Amino acid sequence: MGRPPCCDKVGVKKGPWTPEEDIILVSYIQEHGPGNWRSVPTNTELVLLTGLYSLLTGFTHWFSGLLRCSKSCRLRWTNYLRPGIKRGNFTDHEEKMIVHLQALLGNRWAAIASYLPQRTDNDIKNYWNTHLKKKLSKLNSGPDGQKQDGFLSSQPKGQWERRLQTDIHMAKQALCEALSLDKPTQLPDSKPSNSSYHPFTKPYQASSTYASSADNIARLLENWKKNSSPKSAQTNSETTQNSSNNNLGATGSSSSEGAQSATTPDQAFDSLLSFNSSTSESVSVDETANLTPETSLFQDESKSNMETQVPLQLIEKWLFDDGTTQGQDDLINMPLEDNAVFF
DNA sequence: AAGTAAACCAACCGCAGCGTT
DNA sequence: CAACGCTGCGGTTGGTTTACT
Repeated sequence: MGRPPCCDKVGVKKGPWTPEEDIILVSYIQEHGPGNWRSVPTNTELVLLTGLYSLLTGFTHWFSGLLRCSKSCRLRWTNYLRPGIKRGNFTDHEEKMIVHLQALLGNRWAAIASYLPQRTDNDIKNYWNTHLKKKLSKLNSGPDGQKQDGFLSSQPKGQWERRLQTDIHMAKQALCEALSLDKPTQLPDSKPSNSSYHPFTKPYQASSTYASSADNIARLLENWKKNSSPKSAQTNSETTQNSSNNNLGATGSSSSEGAQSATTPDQAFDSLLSFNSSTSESVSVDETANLTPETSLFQDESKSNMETQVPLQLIEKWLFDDGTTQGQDDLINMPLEDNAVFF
C-alpha cells in the first residue's frame, strides 16, 4: 500500500508565504506550541476565531484558515518564523564551525545546525552550497590546495564518524534525561528536533520566549497593513525577514552581531582552514551568551566526567570554548583520518 | 538602458526513521 | 510483528535579485 500524501494536493496553497499566513501560523504556534503540524492547517481556523478575533477585526478573509500542508507549515516555522533565528551574514567563527563540522559530519545539516542554534539547517545548507563549497574548491584547485586535504578530500564516511555522531547524540540525550527532573519541559525556542519533545503530551506553556512571537505577530500585522497594497505579496520576504530580525532583538542581543563582526569574505576565509586562532576572538561573547538550553547542555556535557570521550570533549571545547584555545589546537591537530584510535 | 548571466534563498519533494496501533 | 501516520532531513528547484556586458 502506498503511502498517502501528507496533504491533499488539491486546494493546498504553494509558493511563497504571505505575511497574513505567517501571522496565522505564528498565532497557532503561540497558542499550541510547535509540533502536531498535521493539525495546523485545520486548527488555524479555530485560533483565528478565538485568539485573534479582536486583533484581526476587519480582516475577515483570514478566517478561511491556512491552506498549507503540514510540511509547509513546519518548514516555514523552523526556517523562518521560529524565534531566535539569526539571519544575514555568517560570522568568521560560524564559517569555521560549518567547515569543520561539515568535514566531521558530512552533509548532516541538521546535526551541524544543532551546533549553531541561531541558524537553520536550510540556512547552513544554502550557505555551504553557495559560498563555502566554492571557496573551498577554489582553494583546493589553487597552488596551496593541499593545505586542506583533511577537509574536503577526506569526507569522513568511516565507522568512527558514525560513532562520533551516535556518541554525541547519546550523550546529549542522556544529559537531557538526567536534567529533565530539573527542567521538565523543553523551552519552545529550541528546535523541536528532539524526538522526545511532545508539546501535546504536556500542556504547552507559553514562555517569555514566545512573547517574541507575539511581537512578531504585531510586526507582521504592521507590515501587512503598510504593504496591503497589491504589491504586498511581493514584499513578503522582506517584511518577514525584517520581522525575524526584529524578533531577535526581543530574544537576544546578537541580531546585529553577524553583520558587524563579519570580516571580508576573503579575510575571513584566510583563517578558515588554518584554524589556529591565537586568541579567543573566534567565539564572540554574544554567541556564548545566546546559547540555547540545548547548547548549554552541551557545555555542561563537555565539563562532565566523560574522560573516555576525548574527541567529543575536544569538539565541544572548541565549539563552545570560553576563551582558552587549548581545545581548538588539540582538535585541529587531530587528523580526521586517525580519529578511529579514540574509539 | 536593456539584455543576460550569476548568485541567492525560500520552498518543495521524496525518502527515512520513529512512535503508535 | 506489521501497517500506518507523522515528523524530520537532505537534495533540489524555481523565482527573485544583483552583477556584468
